Amino acid sequence: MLDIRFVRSQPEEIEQKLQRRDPSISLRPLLDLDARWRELIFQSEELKKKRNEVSELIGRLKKEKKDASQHIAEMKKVSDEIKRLDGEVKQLDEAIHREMCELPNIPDDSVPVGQTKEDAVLLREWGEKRQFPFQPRNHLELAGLTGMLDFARGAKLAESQFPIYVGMGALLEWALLSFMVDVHTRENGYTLILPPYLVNPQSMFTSGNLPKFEGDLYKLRENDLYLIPTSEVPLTSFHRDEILDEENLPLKYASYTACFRREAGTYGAEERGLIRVHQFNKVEMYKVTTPETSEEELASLVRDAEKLVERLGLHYRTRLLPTGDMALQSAKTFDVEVWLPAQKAYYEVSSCSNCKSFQAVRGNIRYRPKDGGKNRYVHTLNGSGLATSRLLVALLETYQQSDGSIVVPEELRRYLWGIEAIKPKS
RNA sequence: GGAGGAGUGGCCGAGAGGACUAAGGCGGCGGUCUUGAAAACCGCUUCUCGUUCUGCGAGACGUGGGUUCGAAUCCUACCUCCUCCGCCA
Repeated sequence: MLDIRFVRSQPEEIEQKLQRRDPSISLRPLLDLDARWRELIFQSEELKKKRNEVSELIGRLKKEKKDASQHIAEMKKVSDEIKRLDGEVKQLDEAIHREMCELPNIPDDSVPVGQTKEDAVLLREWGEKRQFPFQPRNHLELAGLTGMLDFARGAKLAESQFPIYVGMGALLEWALLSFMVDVHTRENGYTLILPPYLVNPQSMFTSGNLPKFEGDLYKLRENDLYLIPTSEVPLTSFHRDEILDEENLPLKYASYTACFRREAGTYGAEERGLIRVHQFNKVEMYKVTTPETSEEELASLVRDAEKLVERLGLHYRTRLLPTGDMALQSAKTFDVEVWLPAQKAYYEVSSCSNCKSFQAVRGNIRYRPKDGGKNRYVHTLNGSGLATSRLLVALLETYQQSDGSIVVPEELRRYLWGIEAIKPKS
């Protein structure tokens, strides 16, 4: 959420920047509500001042056993008027809050203006598309040969798009997760967090998922709890309503969780299998920084994601997303996209965003500056590191051999008892 | 699920209708002393909002309602935590 005082201070400039994301955005209704709100709050506070003064007088009179009934009658009227004004103020509060919830983050000036994925700007490319001397299979065929994934039973147990990892498939997934957690914690200095998978509405609000995207979330029937679509959600609320010390920033967290997405809407046949599912695994990176350092911390976050893909020997490219393609809470987002040989397309395995103070305002997350100035909002950053389910597709398709076996990348072998290749079932 | 107890500033903690100021401590900041530091001593230090901004005002004591001229304090609903019992990996 934006800071209303900031919006008030330079409305034209902010409106213009928001329109880079969505030309239909107008701040007019919000500004009108805010002007009315300030007018009423001023009136109410003037009356409260009067009430405080006279109430004190009444206390003194009573102590001296003098008559105060006229003052009490007068103050009763004042109190009623205050009640009326405050009721109206509360309604305006709620209306302003609703307007504010609809507004996305202000895009960073370095973000290209555009509404579709086509407007993304290529930042980096690594490795090459693998060429096959045979007809390559897609990951579904490969999973069938090796018995790694069971989609039919997943649909039986839950519903379609809930894959089950079996045998070597489960072990390979597990190896990927272990590898990534190791790198983040031992080499990159992230603190590992294993958070709840269920969170309350306040947590969903803080990250930006509520109120606008409730339809994307799984919600429990009996408790006021939601299943997390990403561990960005619990990590964002980890320091909610806290005041941090600048000396401790930046904070760097990594977490592993399953992620749950209703993904309402239909996708084409090319997104069958593991590419878009209701439950998938993800290791997440998360940073809490000062405003001065968030830009460079984003750059290193992207590198942390990219290096994982490199060590797995997978071809990828990294793109800077355009204004219209970013999540509500993000001011700047880089996507790391891995090459899927069978789909002949790049697919996102990591999305790294600088949310600046958008989530910090919602969650009231601040820090005490070293120099003793006023408390300020932190900046929050998140990035997948990485989404394994989709990464597994890239691994299978890239490392397949003509007989359907899968070569295990060097980095993963120590997590798989030294196995060099996964063979098809005989 | 049952029965009790408790939620107060960055942290601990007092306050139980009116002293216009939420005591006191810890921590933090500044100073005195010191070669330097520690200790000791002396100050300063909750947050949010509005504003015509060196100032003024309003609000906040888990959250929302209510009673009252006036609520941290009384009533009410809810939330969270702790202790014990029950169930359970």
